Amino acid sequence: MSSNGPWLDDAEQKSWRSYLLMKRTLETHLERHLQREFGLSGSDFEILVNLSESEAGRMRAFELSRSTQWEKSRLSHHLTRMEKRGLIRKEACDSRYPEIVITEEGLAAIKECAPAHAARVREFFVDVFGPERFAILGEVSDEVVGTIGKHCEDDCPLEARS
Amino acid sequence: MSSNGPWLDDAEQKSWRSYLLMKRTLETHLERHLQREFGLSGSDFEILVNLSESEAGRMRAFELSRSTQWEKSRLSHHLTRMEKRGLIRKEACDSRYPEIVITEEGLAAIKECAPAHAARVREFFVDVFGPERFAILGEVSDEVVGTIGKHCEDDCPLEARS
DNA sequence: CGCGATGGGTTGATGTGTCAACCCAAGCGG
DNA sequence: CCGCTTGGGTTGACACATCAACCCATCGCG
Repeated sequence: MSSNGPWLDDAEQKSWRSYLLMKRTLETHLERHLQREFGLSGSDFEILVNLSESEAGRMRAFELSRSTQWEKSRLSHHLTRMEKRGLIRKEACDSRYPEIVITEEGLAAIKECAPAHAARVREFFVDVFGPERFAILGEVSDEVVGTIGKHCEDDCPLEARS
Repeated sequence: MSSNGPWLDDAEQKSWRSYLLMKRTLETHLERHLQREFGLSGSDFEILVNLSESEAGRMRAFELSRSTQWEKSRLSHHLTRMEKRGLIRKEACDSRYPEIVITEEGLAAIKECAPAHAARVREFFVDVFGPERFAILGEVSDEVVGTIGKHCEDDCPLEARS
């Protein structure tokens, strides 16, 4: 759009590909670390973090769906698997829908791996950026999300809004 | 807990979570667009871009593996599926290993969707950053990749190097 | 020659994500 | 009371990624 048509120029291409590579490398590294050292996937981690940060370690599925931004079917499948592994429990409460409860085992798992995970995020990402650049990244990230959100509320359904 | 030790402080947490959300939102948006408008997944796109940028639209599988950084089994599975859909062909050449050739159909697909894809990357990402911040992102991305790489060459196998 | 190592590539099992269809209780309009 | 929509949630089929095991031609070397 800016210089010539929709295409990216060479410098932009280069930065874009660097970003893609970084994203993949970081993702892979963090996932692998969690998996190898603690037997948790990134998805497990995300669920457990949300549950452990909640009031009583219990949430309704749709709350989890909102805070993780996952589709409900993905969530349902994953919770089933996690229950099978003993990380969470589905507990019938007074209403007709079950509550998702973190188990002792799940709590132990997240407490054990969270510091190591955070340390890696710091070492390989936060500290490489440095304070100012990292703050800028946060700001721009919000702008990007806003831009995409604005676009989608105009002309596409954006299923994430449930 | 906060700035001492491995944990992230509040500002860092916020930026980190903003980044995670942005990454997921952008990914989802781009993938969905490719899928809905052109019937291609991001993986299809990546393969087709590489093939179409090569000399004669043909590469050996291990070259693709190198340039995409995919594991060979993932690549093999995906090429099988793409061949079934007519986007590529495996062609026996003089040596004993087949070459991966982009088909007319595959070439048409990538030529059709690449401009629209690039336009979205520009609109929702490149232009939101703006030239300076985007250039910085590129640089830091390279640093992050370097940092992770250095760490891994010390004490872990890093299967990506094949 | 024999033979193990290496590297390119495939395969199958399994775990995970996505889509569409469905279930069902509550709310509501007639 | 009936039927309809809505929202929370599940299910099944399928696409995809990952891991480990395997196939096999070549190469190095005894």
